[in-house]
Amino acid sequence: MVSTPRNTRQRRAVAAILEDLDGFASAQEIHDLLRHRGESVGLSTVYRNLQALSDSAEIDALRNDDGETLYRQCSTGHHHHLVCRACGRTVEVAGPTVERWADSIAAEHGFVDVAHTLEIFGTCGNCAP
Amino acid sequence: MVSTPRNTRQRRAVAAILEDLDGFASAQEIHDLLRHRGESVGLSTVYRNLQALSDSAEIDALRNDDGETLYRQCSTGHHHHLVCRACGRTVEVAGPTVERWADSIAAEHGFVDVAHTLEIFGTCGNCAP
DNA sequence: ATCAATTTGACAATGGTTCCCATCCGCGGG
DNA sequence: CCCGCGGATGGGAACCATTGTCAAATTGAT
Repeated sequence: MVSTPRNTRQRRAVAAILEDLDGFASAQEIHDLLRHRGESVGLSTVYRNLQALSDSAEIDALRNDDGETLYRQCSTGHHHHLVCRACGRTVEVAGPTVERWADSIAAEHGFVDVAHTLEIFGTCGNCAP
Repeated sequence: MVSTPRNTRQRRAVAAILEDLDGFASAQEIHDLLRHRGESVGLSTVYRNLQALSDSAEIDALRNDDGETLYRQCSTGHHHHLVCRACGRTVEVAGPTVERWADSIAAEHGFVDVAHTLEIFGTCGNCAP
C-alpha cells in the first residue's frame, strides 16, 4: 500500500515557489526564497520535497557545471532545456529527432535500459552585455 | 608567458592509465588502479592532472548520475558518448544533426556562448543479465 | 478529540573534490 | 655535473552540496 503524501504547509510552500519561478533554481536558492517570503522551511525538508517532486516527475531536475542540482516546474511530456547560465531563464525545447536517434544508436550497440541527457547552456540576451 | 607542464613520473603514470583504459573511470578509480600497479600517486595529484588534461581537451570528462566526474581518453574532435552504467564501456558517437539543431535553437532565442551536453546511458550487452 | 504514521528540522555525517603549504624535483643555465 | 628557480607533489584539512538521524510536531482518519 503506497501512502499518499501529506498536504503540509512546507510542501505547499515549496510547490508555490516552483509555481512562481520561471527558471531553474537550486535547492538552496529555493530555501532562501522561502525564508525571504517569511514561509521558513528547513533545508532538509526543501531537499526532501524537491526530491519527491522530481521522483514523481512533477518537476524537472538537472545538474549544472558546478555539480549543483537545479529544479524547475515544467510542462509535462519529454523535452529538453535551453538554460541561461547566469539567471537560470529557461526555454523548453522538443527534439523529436534526437530521441529517436539516441535510442537507435543505443540499440544498435546492444545497450538496454537506455536514457539520455541533453541540455543546452548559454547566456541569454538579458545577461549577455 | 605560459609555462609548459613538467614531465613528471606522476603525470606520465596518469596518462599511461588513460591509454590503457577503454571506458570512463572516476578519479578515485584511476587512483586505485595506479596503486595496484605500484605506481602510487597522491590523490590530489590524480585530480589535478585529470583536470589539467581535461582543460587542455586531451581527455573527455562527464558526470554520472551519482555526481562523480568520469574521465576517458577519446578521439579528437567533437563527439558524444554511449556509456554503460555498469562497466563504463563507451562507444563514441557523432551526431552532426544534433549539433546544428542545438546551435540554431539557441541562436533563435538570443542565447550566446552556447554549449551543450549530450550523453546516452544504458547497460551494455555484457552487463545485462 | 485521539492516535498512529508521516513529516519536519536542527544537526551530524558523508563523499567527492579542492585548498594549503612544506617539501620535492624537473629542467635550464653556469 | 652541479645549482637554483619555480612548478609539481602529497597528505591532511577544508569545502560544500546533499543525505542521514531521530526526537518532536503535524496530519488525517477514526
